[in-house]
Amino acid sequence: MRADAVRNRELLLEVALDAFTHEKDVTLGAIAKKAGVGIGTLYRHFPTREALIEAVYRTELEKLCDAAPELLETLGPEAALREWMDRFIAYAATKRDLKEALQAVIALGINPFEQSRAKMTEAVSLLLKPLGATTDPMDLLALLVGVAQNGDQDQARRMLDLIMAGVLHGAARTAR
Amino acid sequence: MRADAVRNRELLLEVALDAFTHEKDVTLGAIAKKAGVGIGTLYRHFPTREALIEAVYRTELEKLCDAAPELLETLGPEAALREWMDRFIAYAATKRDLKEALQAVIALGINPFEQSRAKMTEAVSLLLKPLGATTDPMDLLALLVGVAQNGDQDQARRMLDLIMAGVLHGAARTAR
DNA sequence: ACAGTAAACGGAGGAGCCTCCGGTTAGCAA
DNA sequence: TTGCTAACCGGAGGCTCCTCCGTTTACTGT
Repeated sequence: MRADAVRNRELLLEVALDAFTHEKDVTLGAIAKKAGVGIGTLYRHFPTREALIEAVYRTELEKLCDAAPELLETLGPEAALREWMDRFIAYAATKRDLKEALQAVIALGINPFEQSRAKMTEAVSLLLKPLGATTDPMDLLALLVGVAQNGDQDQARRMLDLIMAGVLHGAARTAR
Repeated sequence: MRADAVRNRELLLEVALDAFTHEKDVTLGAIAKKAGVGIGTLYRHFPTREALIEAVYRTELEKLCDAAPELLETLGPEAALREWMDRFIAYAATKRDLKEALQAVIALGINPFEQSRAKMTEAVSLLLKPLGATTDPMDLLALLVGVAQNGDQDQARRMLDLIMAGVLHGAARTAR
């Protein structure tokens, strides 16, 4: 990749993170303008709006995933899963755009997002294993995205209560 | 309301139902054209895309809700809830547009959709009561919308398994 | 140093959602 | 029937997302 292309790519990510965090209803044109590149350049680096958002948040999303093993050690299996889910929802809640992008990452099997999806399923898988849960990681992830998209913080907490119960009870049933 | 307005409204609904059912990626302009009215008229009757979709499906959605008491009688509490959720998902699955509109109906408290939302919470409430479940109907509904939006039929079935377990286990816990 | 080329650049433009506003018409009262 | 008014009608136009393509420029081999 050419040096100027790398420069522009990083500049775009920087500007986009700032814009997505501090403003709302950000247009891609505005981001391109603020980065001093044409709209076409933005679209070559990031083919869709979701792709840009995904790239912007990939780092933080991976941080979340990487925290899973530590949670497991310090909190124990059940609390670790719950804490991880809480963090997932809390993080998604801070960025409206992220919610929609997550749908693309999880639900649709869009190829460029494969990396993020793999990271997340891995983390969930790790958290589910010590519980003996039979839940498919992808299923749980899809549910979490649904929770993040629909309802406020309080509602989300109650929905997570329900999901936790479902995970544990499902596990208990198969353990019989 | 004037007679011609009523005529146009019904014509639009008719055309829209046909279009949403048989085609994909329907534009509102196309619907207006097929109904022989201007795009402005369509938007006066239905302020947003979601509003039109909601109006189109309101009837069938209400049918689903009205079926709840009968399910309860013939299947018993647990199977009735499960069957109702299955039907909800199955119906949502047939219409991609519906999924997005449901989000507006459920998650956002958009006023014109109040009617549909009330009907649905009522139905869910009725189904939850005999189970002694403490789940908030709105929470369950929000989860169902999430399930409908994310994942295919098989995945949805598994997610409903988990949710059922959660509802029943949550109930069991509070019953202790 | 320099020429060739592959890749990046940037903006014009197409499509869709939604708004706005001047023109038109249904319904009502006399 | 006729005149008034409130409500409806319809499409031009703005905004945004995304695509396409002619132009420019950074790297490579000699």
